[in-house]
Amino acid sequence: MGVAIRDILSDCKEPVAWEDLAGIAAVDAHNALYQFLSIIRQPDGTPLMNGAGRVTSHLSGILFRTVNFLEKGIRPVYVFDGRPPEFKQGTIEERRLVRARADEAWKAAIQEGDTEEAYRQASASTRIDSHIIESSHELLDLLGIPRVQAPSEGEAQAAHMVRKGMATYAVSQDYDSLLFGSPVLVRNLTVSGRRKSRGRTITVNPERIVLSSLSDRLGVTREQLVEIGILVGTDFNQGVRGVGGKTALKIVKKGEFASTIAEKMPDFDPAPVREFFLAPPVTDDYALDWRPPDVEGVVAMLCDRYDFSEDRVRSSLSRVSVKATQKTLDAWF
DNA sequence: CTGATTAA
DNA sequence: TTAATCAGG
Repeated sequence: MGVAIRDILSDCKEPVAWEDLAGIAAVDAHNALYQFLSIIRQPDGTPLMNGAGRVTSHLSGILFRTVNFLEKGIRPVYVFDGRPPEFKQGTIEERRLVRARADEAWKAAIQEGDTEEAYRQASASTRIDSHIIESSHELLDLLGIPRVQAPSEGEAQAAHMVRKGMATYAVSQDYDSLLFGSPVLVRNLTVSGRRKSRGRTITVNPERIVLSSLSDRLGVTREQLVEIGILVGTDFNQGVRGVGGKTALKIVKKGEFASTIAEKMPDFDPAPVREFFLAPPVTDDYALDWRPPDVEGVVAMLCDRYDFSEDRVRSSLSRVSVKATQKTLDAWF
């Protein structure tokens, strides 16, 4: 998933306090939904579902995450993917295959009574279908949270919005938005800070990556960062075999990007991928306004159709409504 | 993941 | 106050 440059970014991440995150967060919707769907499951991997068998994990995630964001003065805008570029097709098909295999392995693990393996495989089988997208749209609209339809990659659109000053930072677990030029990326924007890792719960804190300090720290331009990405591999191209972040950084700083590609991957033309990162399709045709949640609408959707507990839904929404009537941060309603 | 409950 | 556990749909 995403560009594998984590190992050269360790010094470029700064822990960030919630107070410093008040602002407009351009959320990579696909990434957020994927996280919700892969993690919000029962121990054997079964996702939350309504009586009719419709998956509801993502709706639970959106609801509670949104309320928390608003309480902390963070105004989220969800940025949805549009049509992927042709050269992503390989990655898309590969992922489809991986998901299908995970789906089989999930069933097998349940047969064998291996719960942990079942959970792992179920997570890996996560797919975002039209029901997931449409129900997410519907819930966000009822919550009064704006969403933007990207012409192509959501991460590219989010980066564009931050560059234009329309959003304060991009939110994703992937680093692609940096290659797309987002001045600021925030990761681990989870409220609880808790995460299961091999059975143990560990705390994960929000971290911020500022593109300009990253450039300073590593001594590379954004263009060179894109070259590094292409060398290690992105969603849009296979990387050079045996080249990870550290090696790619050296190659690019020596100005040997083109020669390395020519030597190691003679059949690959990196120009379209480079161009896609540097000037991706984006749009300015969107409106950002935050409205108070339509409480009855949310209840009608989540409780009547998706079998959520009315008590839980109303009490979480009340936290937003109360906030909205206060005159502190909430001039924006 | 998140909120609620329980244990420490 | 905080850390672990459970259920949610």
